[in-house]
Amino acid sequence: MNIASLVRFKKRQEIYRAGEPVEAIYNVVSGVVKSFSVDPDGGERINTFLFAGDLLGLSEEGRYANSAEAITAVTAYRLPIPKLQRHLHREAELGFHVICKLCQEIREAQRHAFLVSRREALPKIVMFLQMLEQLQASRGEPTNEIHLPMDRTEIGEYVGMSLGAVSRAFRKLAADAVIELRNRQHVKIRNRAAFDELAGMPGGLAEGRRR
Amino acid sequence: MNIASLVRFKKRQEIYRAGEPVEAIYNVVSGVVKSFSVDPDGGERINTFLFAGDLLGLSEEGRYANSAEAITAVTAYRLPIPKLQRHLHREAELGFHVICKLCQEIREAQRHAFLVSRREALPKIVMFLQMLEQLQASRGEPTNEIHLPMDRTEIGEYVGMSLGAVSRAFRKLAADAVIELRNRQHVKIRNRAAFDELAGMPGGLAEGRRR
DNA sequence: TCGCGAGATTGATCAGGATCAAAGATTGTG
DNA sequence: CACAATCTTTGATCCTGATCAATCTCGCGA
Repeated sequence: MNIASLVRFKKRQEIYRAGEPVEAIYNVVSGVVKSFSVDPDGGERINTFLFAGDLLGLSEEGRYANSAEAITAVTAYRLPIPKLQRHLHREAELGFHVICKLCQEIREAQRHAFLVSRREALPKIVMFLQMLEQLQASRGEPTNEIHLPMDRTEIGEYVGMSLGAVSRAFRKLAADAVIELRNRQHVKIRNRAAFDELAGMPGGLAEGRRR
Repeated sequence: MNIASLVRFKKRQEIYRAGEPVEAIYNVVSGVVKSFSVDPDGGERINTFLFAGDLLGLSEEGRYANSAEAITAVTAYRLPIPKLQRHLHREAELGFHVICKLCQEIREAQRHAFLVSRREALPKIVMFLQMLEQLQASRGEPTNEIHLPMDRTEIGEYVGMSLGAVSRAFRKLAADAVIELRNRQHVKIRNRAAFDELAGMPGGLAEGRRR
């Protein structure tokens, strides 16, 4: 990524908008980005949160499929498409690397689809927290506390619940001493067994079990 | 894809199982495949249906992330990983092609996540039918009738509804003359306007609309 | 053609969120 | 330091699908 330029985005700054022609892709260096779509009625659906090391902006259509906005202050490498293509032709390694990243993204999207398909609030939130925890771990950050850079509304837009339900779920988990809400952005797991248990499938969508 | 071998799978035959080491990837030539995960309780969640032209089996981990099973009789090109790698190094074009396919898959997975996040049954089913219709069109098949190669249970496992709700939704759509159920596998759209309208967001998840 | 069996339909009940509205915290600012 | 703007929490009601179980039906093989 030597020919990429380092760019900065302020908190809440738009990075690109769905439908615009793809001029460059970004490789997040620090901060958090959300990638989302806007429904006809104005509601947002967050497709993914992107952290350090994640790629964003790739599209086969020549136009961005989603919009992207910085949730925190963000620094990223900006890599214009023509340069990317030139490099793809020169170094097969790069192509391989991109393919790996994309496979990860697919897995991530599938996990997200599962998360969102859950009907009950607690499993959803717990699974969401597990996801954040794993990402944190994979970035080598401390794991004793989970950091939530996004607000409750955005969590709702990601997990597919109303703002109210998100709040209630967090409070319930705290009330049951499964987690501790140190403040809006920091959660600690108090009872790991109960926590992991909740991520299982006590109730939920399970009728279909034939064949 | 000249060095790939053509393989056949019978209806309901397993193609690979999650966790197995990745030996080869497949490029579907004909038929339909489902890619799914099995929950601890035995329930299946279908991540995607694969049709002619789709790639399956790519994984960055060296192990299949999902299981795959033929829904109909299937023919596919089987491409062992070592050969794939050799070719990736020789032809940058191939890498580019794979990247495009993966981007499509990501988009598909995101659409799926959205579909699954819908609470109401009718929008879900309508969106599912739209998806099938588009795929059919993109394969150049006739579009006047939508073909459902999978059974109701599998539709439920894909859209995230119970078998019963899937059935009810189809019957309701038929009762309202939005669609016609020619038989279990063939649906015709009777009222396109109402159909597309239903895919919109009349109710559903929308509370979060601030900032 | 008849009967079998997987797949599909349907009904009644129940649980869990969405919604809407109103008040309570927090954070940052002047 | 107090205020303002956000962000969050909480309550009451309604709506929708999950569940479970019983029945129906179409397609297929004998």
